[in-house]
Amino acid sequence: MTAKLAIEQTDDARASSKGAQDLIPAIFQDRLGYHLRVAQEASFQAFAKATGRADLKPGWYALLTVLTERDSMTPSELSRICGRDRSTLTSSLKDLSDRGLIERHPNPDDQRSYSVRLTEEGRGMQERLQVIADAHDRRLEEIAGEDKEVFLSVLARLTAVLS
Amino acid sequence: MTAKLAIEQTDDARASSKGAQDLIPAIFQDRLGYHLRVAQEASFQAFAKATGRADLKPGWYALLTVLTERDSMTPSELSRICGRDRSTLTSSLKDLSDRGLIERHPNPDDQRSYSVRLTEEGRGMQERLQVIADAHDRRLEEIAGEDKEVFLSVLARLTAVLS
DNA sequence: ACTATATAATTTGACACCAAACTATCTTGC
DNA sequence: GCAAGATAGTTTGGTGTCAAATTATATAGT
Repeated sequence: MTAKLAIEQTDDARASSKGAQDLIPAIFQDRLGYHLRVAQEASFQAFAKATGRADLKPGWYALLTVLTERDSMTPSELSRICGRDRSTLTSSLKDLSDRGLIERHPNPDDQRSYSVRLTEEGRGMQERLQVIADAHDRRLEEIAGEDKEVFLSVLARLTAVLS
Repeated sequence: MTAKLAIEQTDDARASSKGAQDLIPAIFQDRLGYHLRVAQEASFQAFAKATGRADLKPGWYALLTVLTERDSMTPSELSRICGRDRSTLTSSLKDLSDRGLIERHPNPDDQRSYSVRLTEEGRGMQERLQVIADAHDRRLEEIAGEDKEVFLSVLARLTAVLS
């Protein structure tokens, strides 16, 4: 089982390899941190490429998707749920707003805050992104194969402990 | 062993959780891509914090460490081995050079290129970073527990396939 | 030899992220 | 009621990453 894609790396058996990824340098062979970083980067780039082909931004997906769940929410709530700092949402929300994918409504009870809501267009866009995200995730699942559950549980533990 | 860090997540047993990480939003519950992103971010932030306390930059570690292996190499080689785009090395190398951690020597056979070499200080700095990286990775391994091998193999497969 | 192509490194522009500082508003406590 | 502190959102500055365009130099082909 486990599909054994090997990654042997006998130090000279990796001369060429085109250019994309020169496989794993021996020094980092068993470094979880290194593999985690590189795998995440590869996954992100693949997803970004897929969304880019449709002229969408990868960062929109999580935001729009969360917004489909509750009819309206504040930037702070979004930030907590998406696991991103509040400050990173500012430009994304402006972007989404400029493109008419979300609407911002002032909160009558609190002048500092406002609520964000998907527009019809936003909902449509979310659906388009969902298709891409689904395909991407299916691909990841295929690669993980039967190890998916274990893999997922380790990731969840890492997040919880290192939060 | 395995330390059973659990993180059950019975859907309603995660209401509060202070504020850092609102645990996993239900929508992304079984999304590998989401978990991968968040876990990597958490891991990176933890490492950055550790290096930051010593007034070091996390990005230096991989570079310096690779340089300890071969006495000298070009930026392009470094880039391939580290799995990072050449363009991202420019500023890092300037930084390392400014601090006297590496030396750049013109290549007599090719005026376009140069070779990079660790200085004595650079070697010392690498050792300090190695201590931090070791501790970090040990922490990750503890969290992964007995699932470490499987986890690592999935990461390696992801990188290889999505490269 | 001389042009045409390939390569090394840098620059520029884009995106994702965090953390600390700042502004405006709301809430507390006296 | 009003000053002190908390909170919402934005701004600014820093990190890490990629990709495309640029510049300089090497190599190939004719």
